[in-house]
Amino acid sequence: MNVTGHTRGSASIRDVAAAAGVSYQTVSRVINGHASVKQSTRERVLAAIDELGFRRNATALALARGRSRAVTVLTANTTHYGYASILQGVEEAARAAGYSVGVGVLESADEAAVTVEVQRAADAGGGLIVIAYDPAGVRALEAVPAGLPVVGVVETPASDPTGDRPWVWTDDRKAAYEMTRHLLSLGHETVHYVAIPSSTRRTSARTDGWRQAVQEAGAPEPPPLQGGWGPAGGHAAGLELARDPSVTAVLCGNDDLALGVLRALHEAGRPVPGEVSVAGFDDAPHSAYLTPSLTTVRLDFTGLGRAAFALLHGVLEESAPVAPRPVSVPELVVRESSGRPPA
Amino acid sequence: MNVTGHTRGSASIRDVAAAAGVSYQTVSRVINGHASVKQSTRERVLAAIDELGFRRNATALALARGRSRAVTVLTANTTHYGYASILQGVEEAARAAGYSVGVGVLESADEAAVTVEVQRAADAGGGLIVIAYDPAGVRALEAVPAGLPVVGVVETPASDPTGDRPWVWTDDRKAAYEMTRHLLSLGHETVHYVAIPSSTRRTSARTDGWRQAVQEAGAPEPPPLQGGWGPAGGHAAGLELARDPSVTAVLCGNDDLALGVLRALHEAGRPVPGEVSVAGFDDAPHSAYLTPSLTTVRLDFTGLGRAAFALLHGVLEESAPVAPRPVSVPELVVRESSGRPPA
DNA sequence: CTGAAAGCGCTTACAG
DNA sequence: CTGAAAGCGCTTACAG
Repeated sequence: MNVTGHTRGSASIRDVAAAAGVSYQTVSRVINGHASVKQSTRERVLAAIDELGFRRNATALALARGRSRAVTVLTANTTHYGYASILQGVEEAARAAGYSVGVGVLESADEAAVTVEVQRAADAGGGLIVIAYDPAGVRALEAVPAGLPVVGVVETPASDPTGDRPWVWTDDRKAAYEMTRHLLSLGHETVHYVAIPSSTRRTSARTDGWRQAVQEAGAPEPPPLQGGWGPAGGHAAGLELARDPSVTAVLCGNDDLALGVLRALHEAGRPVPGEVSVAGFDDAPHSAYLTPSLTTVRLDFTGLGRAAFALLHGVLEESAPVAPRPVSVPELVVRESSGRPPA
Repeated sequence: MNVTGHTRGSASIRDVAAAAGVSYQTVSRVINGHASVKQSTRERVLAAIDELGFRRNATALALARGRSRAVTVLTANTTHYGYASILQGVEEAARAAGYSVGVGVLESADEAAVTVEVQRAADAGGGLIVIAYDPAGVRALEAVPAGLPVVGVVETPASDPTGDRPWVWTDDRKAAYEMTRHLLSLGHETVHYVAIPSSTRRTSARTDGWRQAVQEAGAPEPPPLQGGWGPAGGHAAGLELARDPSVTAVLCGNDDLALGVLRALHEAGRPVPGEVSVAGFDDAPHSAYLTPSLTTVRLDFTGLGRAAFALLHGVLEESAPVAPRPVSVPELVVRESSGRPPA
């Protein structure tokens, strides 16, 4: 269109207006689907839009409207399977709703660092979704200034969230409870637990569920081992458990931990499930292919991400339907790594 | 500040100006660090900014400046370890540079769908980083309109990229070559290959490297098996390979594939590395903890992400230093899954 | 049904 | 060193 031949900045609504022989306000009406536009002029405008390859400038839209169709997800890490899947789910739902999605990584749980990240995310202008499975995330959720639309992806909460700050979660407590009961039902005297870090001062939902099942069964309650998030921590915990001949069943806070425990048990010459049963949490993609394949709990992380977005969407636009309380139900997946205790 | 007591939309530069008793243009000068502001008025403005908790509106900034400090990464999937790590690396570097990062997931490799996604990403207003390891990504890279700043994260290219469309990559071809040579040096007659999908019509860089090493050694060159991306495909390929007693060494296009192969070999009663050696690619976090632990190639994906951002940053701001050709060198990690062939 | 005005919160020349 | 003007590309009342 211009002399140099390249479309710098592409066409604006004024260009379209000129091409269609109308005012740019009318162009605005057309792209916003206002009913009050004569059919013939609408068609002329649409033709001009098409011809010029006009795309409405999102930045100008956001400035004029005072809000942007954007959501940014705050997370401690994008490479952990669960976190990555939640992000994937948010993106799917956001894309379908015409929202853009940003990511902010919480590299440290340090108060000041978290605050800075939350501010940056707030500057993006849209809503926030914070993954609050770890201290950094929990702190971020707390640091979100009042009035900013936010939904938290959290561990099973002790009480229902208050209305203006919705949360989504999967019922981890119930899942841990069920898995522990399953292991107990196999004949194990008790079940040991290797924990992921608690997101708060309180013990985690998974730990709670495990403890409840053990107590209800009147089984001895061994102190949970702290395993961190990755296989290295699971390996260290597994080495410790392997030294105790009374250990016959181990529930782990996630599949990575379970992998480390499996490896430690192997190194210690303790066959799984012959001598020790091991169960994980998450059903990561590789867990079905381990040897032995891992008994675990399947969590619908992408569904969780979609639910988080749906909820936020509802807050952001009154017109959008607010999702019902979005608690998805985890599913037990029994594989080779668990079985009856040794005779 | 206002009657209802809540800070709706927070303070603008006009509010700050009023509080400091200057014009809002002067506030603009202060926040942009212009030298020509009297020390005393600068201090008054700064004090007002602090007091009102002013944060410059990023949307308005972007509109006024005509460009935004934003980068969006286009990727086929956020849950694959490599992809997630690249995203993580981009985010790290972007955050350090004060850029926001968006993600767009390419759910389909369909031409039209890809084009829509690229458009959406372009609408965000900043630069683009596209992960072009798969057909969807490759197509997205091609669909980026001229003039839009973009860098591609690609497989080892056959030729150097042209100047205005920089690429980053790790030297996969060399890595596959080295790993194959390593396996051959152990005494294997040849090395079989289970491939990840090629990103283009051509064969992948990893396949090329493997083939070159096999040919140079004068070893028989078995046809590569197609494994897809995940363990399921590796499992299927592994089952096939297990039936051939002459197979003693298998190189896999990634660690997930290797995991599936390992599992298949186990099911077929073929001990690793006793009868068959297996090697992967990527060094995913779980690979060191498998039993047997996996021999693989370590790739610096987050470094790749950081390099991609650095390059884009250089394109976006002439002031920013342009990174040197960012080819990182993969590293062989020899673990338990590889060894000498059976006697 | 459609145009002219004002404004979103900033920046960038232009004056002085 | 600092203020008044114009503009980034859109939307939202207000007129007619």
